[in-house]
Amino acid sequence: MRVTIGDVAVLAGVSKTTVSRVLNDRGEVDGETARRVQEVIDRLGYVPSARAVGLALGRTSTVGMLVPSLDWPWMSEIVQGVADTLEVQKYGLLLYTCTRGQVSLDQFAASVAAHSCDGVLVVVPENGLGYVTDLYERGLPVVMIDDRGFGPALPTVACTNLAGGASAARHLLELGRRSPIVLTGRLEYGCVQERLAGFAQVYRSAGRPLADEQIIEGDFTAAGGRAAVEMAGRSGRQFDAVFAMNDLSAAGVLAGIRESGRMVPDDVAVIGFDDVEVAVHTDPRLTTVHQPIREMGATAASMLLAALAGAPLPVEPTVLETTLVVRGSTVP
Amino acid sequence: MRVTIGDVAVLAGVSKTTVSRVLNDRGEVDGETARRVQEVIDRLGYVPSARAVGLALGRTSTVGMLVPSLDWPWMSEIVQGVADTLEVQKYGLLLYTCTRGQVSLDQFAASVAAHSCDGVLVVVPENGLGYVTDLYERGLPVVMIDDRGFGPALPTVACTNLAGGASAARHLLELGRRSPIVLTGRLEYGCVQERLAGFAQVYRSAGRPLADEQIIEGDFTAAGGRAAVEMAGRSGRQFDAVFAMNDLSAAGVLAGIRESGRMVPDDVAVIGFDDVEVAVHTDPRLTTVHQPIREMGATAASMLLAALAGAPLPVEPTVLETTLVVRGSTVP
DNA sequence: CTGAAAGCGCTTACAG
DNA sequence: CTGAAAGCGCTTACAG
Repeated sequence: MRVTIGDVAVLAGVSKTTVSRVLNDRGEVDGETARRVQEVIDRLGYVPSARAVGLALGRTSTVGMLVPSLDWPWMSEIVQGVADTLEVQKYGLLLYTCTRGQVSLDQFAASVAAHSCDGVLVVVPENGLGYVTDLYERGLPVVMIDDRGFGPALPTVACTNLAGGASAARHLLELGRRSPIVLTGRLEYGCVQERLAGFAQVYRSAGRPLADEQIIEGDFTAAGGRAAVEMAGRSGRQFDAVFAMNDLSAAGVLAGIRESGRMVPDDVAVIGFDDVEVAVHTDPRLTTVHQPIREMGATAASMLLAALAGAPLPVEPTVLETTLVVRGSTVP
Repeated sequence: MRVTIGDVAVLAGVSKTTVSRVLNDRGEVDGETARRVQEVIDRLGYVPSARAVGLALGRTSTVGMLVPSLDWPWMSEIVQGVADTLEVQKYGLLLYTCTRGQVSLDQFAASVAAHSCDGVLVVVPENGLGYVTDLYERGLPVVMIDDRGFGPALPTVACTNLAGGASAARHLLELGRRSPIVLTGRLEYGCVQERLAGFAQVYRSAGRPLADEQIIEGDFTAAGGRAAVEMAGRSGRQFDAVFAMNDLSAAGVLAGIRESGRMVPDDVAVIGFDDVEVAVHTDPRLTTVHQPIREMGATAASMLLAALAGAPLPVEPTVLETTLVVRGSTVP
């Protein structure tokens, strides 16, 4: 049988109130009494039931998190950043994934409605924005990670996507690459729009505005990257560089170029985005725009925890810096 | 203010008992009454508090999970498999990571002691075995994933590591590779010992028993893989194949061989283990022993859920099949 | 400094 | 078919 506060009270010869006091060291307890109680607690290995404490206090000391899927290394790293921060603050992490689309979302919603957590961290899944915004407007503390361009209605942690795109462009221009192809992710995403805007602007300023045919909408997968290169090849368009908006698709681009018999970086320079581990396993290794992914997760968690502690959530997005990391796919 | 079962009861003009009955559709409620209550529930958007239900019922409908770190793609995939299964069964996933070693473990232990979950799924971290075994022996439902060779004291889900190692050896022998090097993970791990045993046995049977110098203890990292190749090169040992016990270190091996100026697979054939995504992004793509990683997670979750439903946990490990996947790193 | 009692929001015998 | 009451395991005014 589970040992309860009542058992401790009886063995220590005090009331449950007193036990509770030493548990939460409220002071105001006689030193000797406290010692006796503590001794019983230790002897019994008593630990208060989280459920009961939660019910009495009206909180769970747990944070809910929703991510589309852990299959993307970017996501895992975000989650790891969150987990590290929550652990330090002694909060639990209730993780929900969205591999079954709406069904998954409903599951998450049910959990939130049942007050299984005090606040929520979200990497918004397809069609999930309305629901999440709704939660926030009803007063639940919410922090969104990497706004997907769905607007600033929620407290958000993001990175400098625009500057990142621009840095990729500048690097290519410095290398004398005049005819790049840009392989995006889905154009609805805010991060994609920003990266594209930053990249395009630099080329425009350099007197080489991007033509529509230089922009290919991708899907962030390696297969998509390979397919894009093939397509570009068949179209007969000349290109001396590819800016792929994540590392996975950049890896696909590398493979596609290799298959076409051209050389990286001599014939074609390739830049990715994210700087996840795959970037150092390709051949050549990938020049890429580094995102401080783990810090983004950690920052979001800190913001949420601060909100749970009473601080107001910032209205302005918190934006972390991206940095260009140069490797063999652009410079031999 | 949060709406409670009491609010529903009042508005519907019935007792909380009755509301509870329709909530858990216990039948035995008058049709008309039930309809009226349900109508109020819907109108108020009432959802029972998970905490309160948990307290009353003595369970949390939550599963705790401990993994060393999400930085390893293998781990993320396990977690995804777990998450998918729990979601279907409407269980929550309380995820704990172990990036701070003992401190993290203590945190997890505290959570378990506070009965924050009904059972536990574990990929045992460094020095975590004793604690986990203890939990199991005290009666907490525990399922271990990928026993690290620490013994069969716990219900476990694993894969055919021995057969996997053997299949790698057979493949290399068929290719005529007589002098392989084996790059292991840490030798304490059960999976490493098994893969090694399977591999060594096949070479022994073929009349080419492995010498000690053909076995290099690695650490499952890419850097370790590259370093091992360098070391082997300096030692002057001739080798025509490398069996690396995970894909990450195999990727490092590939890089190391390339740097040494030799060709894969012509000069050296390389085989990995796991079949995580990096295996298709290397050049050449990696021949590897595929583990059904996600299924391992899903299976472990199912076992635990069955245990929570009253079924006894199997004493014998549940072992899933590995399969050799042949790609360019062994066959051009 | 200490304790009896009410309350957190549910469920479940028990009685009718 | 329905409800009053006790109980799950805590915390916290309130009173002493």
